[in-house]
Amino acid sequence: MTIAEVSEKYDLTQDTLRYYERIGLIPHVNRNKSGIRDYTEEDCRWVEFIKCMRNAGLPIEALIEYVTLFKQGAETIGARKELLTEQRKQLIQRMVDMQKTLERLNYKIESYEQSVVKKEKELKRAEE
Amino acid sequence: MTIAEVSEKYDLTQDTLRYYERIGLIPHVNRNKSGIRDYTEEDCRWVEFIKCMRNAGLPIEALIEYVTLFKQGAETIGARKELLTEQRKQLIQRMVDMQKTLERLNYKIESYEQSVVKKEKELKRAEE
DNA sequence: ATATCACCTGGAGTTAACTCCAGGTCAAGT
DNA sequence: ACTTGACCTGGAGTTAACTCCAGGTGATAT
Repeated sequence: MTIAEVSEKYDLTQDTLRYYERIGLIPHVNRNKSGIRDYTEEDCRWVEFIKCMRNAGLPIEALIEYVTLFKQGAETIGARKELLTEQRKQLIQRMVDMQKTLERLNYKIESYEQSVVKKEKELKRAEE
Repeated sequence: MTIAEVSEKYDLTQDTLRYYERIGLIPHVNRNKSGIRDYTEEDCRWVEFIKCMRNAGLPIEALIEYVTLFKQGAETIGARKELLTEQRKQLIQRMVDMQKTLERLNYKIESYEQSVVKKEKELKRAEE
């Protein structure tokens, strides 16, 4: 797959894809004889995985470490599990915070609805 | 309340509190005769509200607009409601993304657990 | 009286995560 | 042969959201 296709498919710019590779956030992608990237199926799975994790707010640094561990092979399975477990913990914490904020927003929006209705009634009364 | 107390209470640095005020993220806080900030109850409620919204990832820009609208009075109630509704929509979207990622992490961690167990068994076998 | 300390202001510096750019290569169309 | 267009690299620039700093003021402890 060309970089243009991967860019399209996962909605990441070519610059971002190159950047992710540069910093080791996805493993090195092979080039063809003229030096152009040719993404394999596995490369694509990495891109998709990283995109998903980034969307949820996992920091790049943690993901780079994960990829680095992955490249080191089966010895690092324990470390990888720990890393993901820690990130999951933080993710859950963020979700809890967001849930609280969501409830608060719901309440505030409802209150505003009341105000708007009240204001409309006032206007109606004024018209009569 | 002094800035030190507010800083302590809401776990925001004094620099952050001053910064928030500077950019209009919280309304202007009154100073005493010697020029030092003296936070009222209402100031504190703003700080707490902003902290909660920021924790959930609402962008500062949107919150500044909200505060600006608030300062303009009751005319802007409709606009404020719209703003919060839009932010709520985006918040929900982020939560959905995070939920997907969480499930994926759960699955991945479970798989790693299998691997670790398998590895331990291998080691045990090797010992025998 | 003076030293200390918390606070003030305006402005510069930092960090994470991209995003853009200049200058160069290569294959394909004309 | 020449132009065009997609892609390459290494490095510089940008944005959001702080964070730090220098130089200054006023209240308090010695």
